[in-house]
Amino acid sequence: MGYNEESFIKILKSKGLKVTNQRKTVLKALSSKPDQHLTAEEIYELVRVDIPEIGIATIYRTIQLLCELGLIDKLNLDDGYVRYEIGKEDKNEHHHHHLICVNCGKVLKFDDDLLDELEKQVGKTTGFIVHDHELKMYGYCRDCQNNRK
Amino acid sequence: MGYNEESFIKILKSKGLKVTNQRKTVLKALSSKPDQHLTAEEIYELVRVDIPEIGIATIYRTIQLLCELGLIDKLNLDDGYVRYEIGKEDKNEHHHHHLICVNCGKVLKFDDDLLDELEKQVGKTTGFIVHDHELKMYGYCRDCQNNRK
DNA sequence: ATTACTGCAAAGTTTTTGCAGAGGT
DNA sequence: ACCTCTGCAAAAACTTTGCAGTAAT
Repeated sequence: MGYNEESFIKILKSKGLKVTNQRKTVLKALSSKPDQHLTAEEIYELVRVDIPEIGIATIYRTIQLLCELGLIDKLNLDDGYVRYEIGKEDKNEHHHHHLICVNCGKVLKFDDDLLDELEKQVGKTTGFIVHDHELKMYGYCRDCQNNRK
Repeated sequence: MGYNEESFIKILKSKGLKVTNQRKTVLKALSSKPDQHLTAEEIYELVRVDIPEIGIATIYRTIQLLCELGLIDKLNLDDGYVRYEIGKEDKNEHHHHHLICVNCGKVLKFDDDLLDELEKQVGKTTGFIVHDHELKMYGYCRDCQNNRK
């Protein structure tokens, strides 16, 4: 689980890409916060602890690369920031479900397979071949409910 | 269905907001394209047909207002643009489901109530009170499947 | 008459790009 | 040695803000 340097190096080499400290450190940073959803700026701050001279452009370029490799996922919580999270190791679980508190912004992840059936159903109706889906639920978390009382 | 000027005027007046041609025209533009998902720039172009002197700042301010009033919805298709679409007249149908072709970018809407059950289930498990949800499915539309052959 | 709204231009944010030098293969 | 990657700075793209004039109530 989390960060596997071995396999990351293998992936990079197999594509003729170079293994750099910047790339390893960015992926490590995202792996170290598996339950957070980091912005480019937050990743930048994390990586600067190890590589103070890194530029934000490298962060953006690396993020884009990691997305293309399928190692991280882009996430939009509609708060004005584009966020990123480490992907699931098991690529067969292709579901990123998020429960978002509209009051405090807390984000919980949850898994559910109910949607596989829906995917098939929608495919038949519309002619789409569905590969992936993303579900977000908005509401109030337990803490925020308590604080309102 | 779509654009109801009467009720829009009522809503604005009830909040002490002014009824301006700019606001009416922006809402009308979004209503005229109920199945499209327009960016601020696209809305700007549409509205300029009627009001050539309008500024992009007014578009942004009006979009934000219409979102707050719940008349339009923000939508993010992860293509780098924030998009907007006219809301459903019936506020009880709070589901915006989108089927996105990853090849041509076409977006289809679909309705499904399967998720109401899931909302309740998730609420019990996590303690969240869920108000709304958003589901996106990614795949290949029928046209793009044919073109690949 | 009063107060909110608009258009313009400037400024703020976030992200991308060009290029010369550094670093991995 | 080769060619990719990085850091820097500039530019691009998108959105917000301040302000003086305009329009709605």
